[in-house]
Amino acid sequence: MINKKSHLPIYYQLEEEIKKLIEEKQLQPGDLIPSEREFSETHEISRMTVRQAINNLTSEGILEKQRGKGTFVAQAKLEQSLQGLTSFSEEMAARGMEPSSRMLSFQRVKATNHVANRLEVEEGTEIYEIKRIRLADSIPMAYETSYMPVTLLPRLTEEVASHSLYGYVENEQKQSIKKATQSIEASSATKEEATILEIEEKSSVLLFHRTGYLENQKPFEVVKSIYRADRYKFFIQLER
Amino acid sequence: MINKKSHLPIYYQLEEEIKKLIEEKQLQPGDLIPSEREFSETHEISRMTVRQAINNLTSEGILEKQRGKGTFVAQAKLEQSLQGLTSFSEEMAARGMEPSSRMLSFQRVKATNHVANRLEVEEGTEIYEIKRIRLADSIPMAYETSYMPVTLLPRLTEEVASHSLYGYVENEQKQSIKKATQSIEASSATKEEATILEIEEKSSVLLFHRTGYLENQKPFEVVKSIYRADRYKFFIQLER
DNA sequence: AAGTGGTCTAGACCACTAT
DNA sequence: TAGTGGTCTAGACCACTTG
Repeated sequence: MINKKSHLPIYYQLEEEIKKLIEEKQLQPGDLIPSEREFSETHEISRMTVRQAINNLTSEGILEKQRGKGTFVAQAKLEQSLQGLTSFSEEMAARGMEPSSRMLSFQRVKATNHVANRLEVEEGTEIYEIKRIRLADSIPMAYETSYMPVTLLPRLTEEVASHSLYGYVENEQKQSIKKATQSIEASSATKEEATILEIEEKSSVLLFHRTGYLENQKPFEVVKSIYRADRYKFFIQLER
Repeated sequence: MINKKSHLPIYYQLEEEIKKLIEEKQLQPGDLIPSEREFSETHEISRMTVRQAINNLTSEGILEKQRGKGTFVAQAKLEQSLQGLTSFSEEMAARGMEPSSRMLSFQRVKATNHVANRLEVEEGTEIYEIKRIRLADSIPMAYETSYMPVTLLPRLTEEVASHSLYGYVENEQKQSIKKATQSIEASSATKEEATILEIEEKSSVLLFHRTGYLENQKPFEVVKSIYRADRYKFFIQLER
């Protein structure tokens, strides 16, 4: 299994091996994994190297150690995957619902002062404006308006936008989407929003404002989302 | 500096020493710290032990390593501290407001099924129930109800609770507060909540449910907070 | 070429858990 | 008592950065 001549560190190869065993269900959550000394002997590597692999997986929350007892496969936590920056589709799928989208409008407009500031472009710059309804199990969940600079994605079409927008951006820009800042507030639905979301006017809604950034720290999208409060809660893990 | 006979691990003593140097400004953000081999020689400890100390501080974001160059004191990031699990007082102070608190009630009650589940205790177990108004610049911002097991803090008094509750918990339990899960939803104020928060009934509010955990993964508090939507927005940094 | 962090070894003793 | 993870040592070679 371990290739000592590989340019990949041994501890890394062992990490991958253990993760594979878990993915293939040969190791299940709660299972006791082989001891450090056992790995050391069977793989003919030093115990300190085994420890480095196991410590890394522990800090990733994949394994859990118990003094005197052994090392166990941690319980898979749904919430853990929801921790970070996920798309609507990913999030709803993780909650066991079928995500879909309905495009309301797709057009090029001139950036208002507000959006221009957030996208770090000049006011009046041409940007895409995309309005969508997000559905889960065919029920309206959120009303989303996105803005993106045309210069970043000159060949974006409505067709592409209705499919995997994030994947398209990452391909076009050869950069991955790594960070976003988001504000969350409570509000009540306007008449337009209520109609679209099929709720009563003035119903409670969660209002999100997100700015997404590429690896080079340049903003690529500004999104405003309105979620139905009766069907949606936001979960977050906090640490310090 | 290092006491090899101490029951405290050497790497831990070294961590404390380095942190102290930073606190005392003998090491400033951006400064190059002594190399691993230098620490190893001056403290007469193994380089692997030095590495353990430095790696821990690196994963805490206190130090930053650069291959071939050395290890540096990281820039202090305000956002970093706000990213995670902060107390109301810390958060408001960071926003430039003066935090304060008004105790509404402090009593021992029996855990309902709902709270017992979250605190992982038996239904009917005795718990503290603490109701407070949280103010910023003397304006009501949030209405907070906390529950904590009595067994965890047998000597908790109203006096203590009105001061630094988190600090008290950390002292009593000899464990730090590391994690919390939180849900965020939109709601509208009940009559009671509206009165307390000095807003109109049915006004939009942000509703938080938080469960806080100690290092040993045991829950120590369950909190329900109602924030005025007109004065409070929640900010979060997302990464993937 | 010298210095740095990254990886790795082959031992050792300790504290803790289980039987 | 045997087995586990926690800590520690005194070396070694590597890849990388800088003078």
